[in-house]
Amino acid sequence: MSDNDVFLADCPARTTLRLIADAWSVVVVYGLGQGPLRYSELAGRIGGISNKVLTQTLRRLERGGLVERRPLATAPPGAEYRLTPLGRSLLDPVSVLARWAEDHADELGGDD
Amino acid sequence: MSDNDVFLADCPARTTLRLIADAWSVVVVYGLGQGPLRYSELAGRIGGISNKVLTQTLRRLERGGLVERRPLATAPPGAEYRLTPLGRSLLDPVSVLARWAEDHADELGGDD
DNA sequence: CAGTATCCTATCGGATACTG
DNA sequence: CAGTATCCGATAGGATACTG
Repeated sequence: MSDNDVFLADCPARTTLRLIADAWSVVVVYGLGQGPLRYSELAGRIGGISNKVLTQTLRRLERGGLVERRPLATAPPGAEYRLTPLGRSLLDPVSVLARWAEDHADELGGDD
Repeated sequence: MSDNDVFLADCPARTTLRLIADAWSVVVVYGLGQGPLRYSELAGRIGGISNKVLTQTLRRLERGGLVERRPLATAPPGAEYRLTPLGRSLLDPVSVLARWAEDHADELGGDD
């Protein structure tokens, strides 16, 4: 009864988990895993995400300190997103999850 | 551009991820990680989850093939939940995530 | 004990259109 | 290009009460 008290009650770990407990956060973090990307590059790489949701997700991750936004002084103007060190620390868990997801994608019933 | 095509577009991995992309699935799976539990034991261990949501989450995981429900022929009647082999395979990613969540809980801004 | 039933709110997520 | 604005529908999630 000692190594399983991580997600008990309202422990901080639960709050932390909630930051990424949605359909897109993990994907976005994973998408930024190889390095900084511009908004449109990120959108293109992810595919199937709406402007609204991508922006929303980025803002949430920004507030959480996982992602950093950098305006680019280019013409036309642009913006770049990158993982913070904290964000990069999430890359490991996310990769493990990604591997699991791809390895077992065929085994589960989505809409039985 | 080759090892990062896991979460691209509508790949199966994304569908898989969606099964557990909510606030409670991970917690429930984690909660069942040490072995089968009765409904009330599970609820007690998790804490702070409503009946409705716990049931909902268990049913979703059941449909996904991650959790198995076993009615108990006891008096008073009960039910037991356990991870399937597939569910147990999720335990690894989930544990990694749990460790990350507890390790970095203090570093992120929840409501800045 | 193990749920189900209701109700209600908040957030998620998609589509479309518009702007600095 | 990189968003914002708006509208809308679908879930998620919480509280409370009730049942086999």
